Amino acid sequence: MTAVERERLAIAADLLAPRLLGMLLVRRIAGKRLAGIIVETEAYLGAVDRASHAFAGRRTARNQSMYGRPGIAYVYFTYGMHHCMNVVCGREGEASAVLLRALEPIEGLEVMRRARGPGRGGVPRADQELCSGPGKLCQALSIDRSLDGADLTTGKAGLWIEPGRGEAGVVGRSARVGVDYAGEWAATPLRFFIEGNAHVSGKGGARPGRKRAGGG
DNA sequence: CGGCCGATCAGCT
DNA sequence: GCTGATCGGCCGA
Repeated sequence: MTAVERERLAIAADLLAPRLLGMLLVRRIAGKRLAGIIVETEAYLGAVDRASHAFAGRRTARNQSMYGRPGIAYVYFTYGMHHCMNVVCGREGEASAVLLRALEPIEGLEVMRRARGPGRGGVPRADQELCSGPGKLCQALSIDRSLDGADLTTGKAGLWIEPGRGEAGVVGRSARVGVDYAGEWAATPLRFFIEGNAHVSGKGGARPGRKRAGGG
């Protein structure tokens, strides 16, 4: 990642979130390269944002990396079993971040499949079941708390972001997921995704034969 | 120190 | 669509 790109991470989360769409999240494990196109993100706006872990300036051992330099990762553990990854952005100390919610996997799919484990009946998982959710993509890329605070601009920890290759597609926008408790912030449209992309979360695409809302 | 709950997922109905 | 899994973090006492 170049110095210019690094500088661009110092922008507000609601500007960075759509800009990350189409870019690549890359992981190197044991010499192997795993990568996916970022197709879904959510912006979290720091102290003012009731849905943010940094709401009202909350700062604990768990979320301290949110207050670090733009361009580092904030990885947290939730629901007793899942990890989620954010890109810290804005000015240092602002505690803004962008949650990566889904990827379209393009490199290292076999490694991802192994990390995700077998699907129902031991059947290998479909491509769109690998990274179509914030917990899933962390499992597929073996991202856990050991990568909390990792510098994504140097990639030294084996995790970084690269420019995309070509058009990202039409960007859709909606309220964020799973933040119903956040008052008016719950309805604020801070979720961004690539319209029509099969790897966006919550499509039920991993369940063939299942009815789903008509897409457009 | 106890209790509650979550930026989720998968499996069943 | 609904719910159990599963446990660390956080808050209140």
